[in-house]
Amino acid sequence: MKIGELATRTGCRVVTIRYYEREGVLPEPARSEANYRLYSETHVERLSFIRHCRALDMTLDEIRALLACHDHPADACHRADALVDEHLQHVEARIEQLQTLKASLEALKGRCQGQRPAAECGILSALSQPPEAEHAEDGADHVPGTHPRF
Amino acid sequence: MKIGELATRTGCRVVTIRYYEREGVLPEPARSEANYRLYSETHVERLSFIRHCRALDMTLDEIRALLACHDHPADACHRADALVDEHLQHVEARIEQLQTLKASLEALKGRCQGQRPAAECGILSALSQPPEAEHAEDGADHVPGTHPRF
DNA sequence: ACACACCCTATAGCCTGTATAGGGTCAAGC
DNA sequence: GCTTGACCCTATACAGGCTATAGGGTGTGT
Repeated sequence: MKIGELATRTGCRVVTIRYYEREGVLPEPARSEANYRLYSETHVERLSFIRHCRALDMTLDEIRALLACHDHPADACHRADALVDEHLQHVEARIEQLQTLKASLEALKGRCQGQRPAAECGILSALSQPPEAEHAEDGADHVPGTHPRF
Repeated sequence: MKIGELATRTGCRVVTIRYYEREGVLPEPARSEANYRLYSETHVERLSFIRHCRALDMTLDEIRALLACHDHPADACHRADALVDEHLQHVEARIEQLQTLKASLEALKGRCQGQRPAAECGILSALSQPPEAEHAEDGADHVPGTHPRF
């Protein structure tokens, strides 16, 4: 099957499939005489695996590690279990962070009296105070911001 | 004061300060004879404002808009209020998404029996199933993934 | 013969910084 | 006067996970 069919069957964009190939998570397929990529059912499975992991917000590095387990079916699967567990901890940590942010934003919201000039706005004056280590360096976890970049 | 002092006083890296200047959120300071940046107290305040907003996970675009309110103190502050409100909604949406992810990951975790070979691992087999629109296109909101990029 | 959908490669952009290379400035100590 | 070291400067590339664009080739139907 050509790349377009793989794309519709997996719900993944054509460009994204080519990106996964460049990144080495999806193996290079055979090529037709006209240099078109030709995929097999194995590729459908593998791409489904990748998309499923991405839907769980794993990074490509985490997915690479899970695929390595998958590709050595004789080995024990501790690594897969540990990876999922670590990822779960990152998600939990991020939820907590966001709940703290949410509380701060709600407090901020309450300070605005609406109709007054900006000079008297409680939001703007509160934001001008130096921050007190709300979001300090965590460094350890891999849970990001609130805005998407794709 | 030179850039290093501004950095320690605001808890912001030197390179980040220069980045904010390039991005136009922090005004260009005066320069010494040796071409060093020389900052005033106004810059300390403005950078504190920016860092405070970033600690609340606002984008530089949102911050630019808030700074515009701040710079026109005679105008009414509806815009600032609305911005904080919109941002709050993004944070709430992201929390909900992450809670769904968390549930999926916990379900996945329960499927692993630990000591068995990867071929029989419930995690790996579950991930090989085609995903069922868990994380479908939202597009509308601006709430991102689970992994940080800085 | 032409349109049109599909395929190819290569490159740049998104965002918020961080890292690196290659250099200048300035005060203290020898 | 010379070196050392802390600080400053600019310009450029990289990170993730794609998306978009430019400029071209292929294959099928009318």
